[in-house]
Amino acid sequence: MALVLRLHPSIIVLLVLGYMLDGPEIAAVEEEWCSTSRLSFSRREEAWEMMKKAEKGEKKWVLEVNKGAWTAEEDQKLVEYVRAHGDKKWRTLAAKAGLNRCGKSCRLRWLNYLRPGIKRGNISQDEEDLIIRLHNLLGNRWSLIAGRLPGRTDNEIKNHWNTHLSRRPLTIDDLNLQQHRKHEDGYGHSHPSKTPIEPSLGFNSGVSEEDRFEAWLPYHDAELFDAWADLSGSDFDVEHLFDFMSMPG
DNA sequence: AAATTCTTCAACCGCCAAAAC
DNA sequence: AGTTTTGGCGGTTGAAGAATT
Repeated sequence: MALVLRLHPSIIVLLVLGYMLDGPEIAAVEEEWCSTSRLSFSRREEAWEMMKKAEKGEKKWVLEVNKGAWTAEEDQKLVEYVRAHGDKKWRTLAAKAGLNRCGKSCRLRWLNYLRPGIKRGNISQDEEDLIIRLHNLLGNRWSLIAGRLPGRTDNEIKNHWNTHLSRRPLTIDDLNLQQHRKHEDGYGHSHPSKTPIEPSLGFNSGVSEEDRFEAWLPYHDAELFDAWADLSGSDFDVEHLFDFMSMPG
């Protein structure tokens, strides 16, 4: 406790308030603490009142919020709760599931590791090719890139890029050359490597996003792109385009 | 075999926008 | 209409294991 009292006052307030409350309210305090939150003025006043009461001699149990690696038991609790009640309201979900974690931590664990359909293991050559292409096109928009790789998370793709690809001097031209050689060798390759793509356009080349998309897309699905262009009018919207391209025919 | 350095990646942090109040 | 809460994103960290000295 002596150590705690040397912490920043706002953290002490949150801890004390957390001690005094029950259930969802504890979860709320944990969440605010977890996200280094900015307490509203009224909430801060409330917290100070609670702390003064605590100093007068009531209460003394200690609340600790788990951090770091998840245990198998925590995983099980989270999976069971989400299966039964859904994956919304993470703040209260954590408390109701009996998890001593902040809501953000639970959400991240579910989305990146526990939810159904997550593909684990090595990223294939095709997937890697697609990551390089999409990164060339979109930059560090990891969630958008992940949306094109079923079962892969933005975190996983970001990690893969940072550890394997970012330092590799591999350009889109290199990929085209690889594909050309494969084609000459006579062995097939599934999408997205089946078609040549445009020469490399560096992300900071000064070419607009729209120009790069228009250069890139026709090689992938010209008919769909045309249909999308007819429908979407003059507004250029990457997310809209991807949504459209993924719609069942 | 021990110490040190490097690599990987799960988890956290801070910020923002949208939704809810 | 203003404030608070929630969900989501990209950047970063640090523990653990692997590789090297």
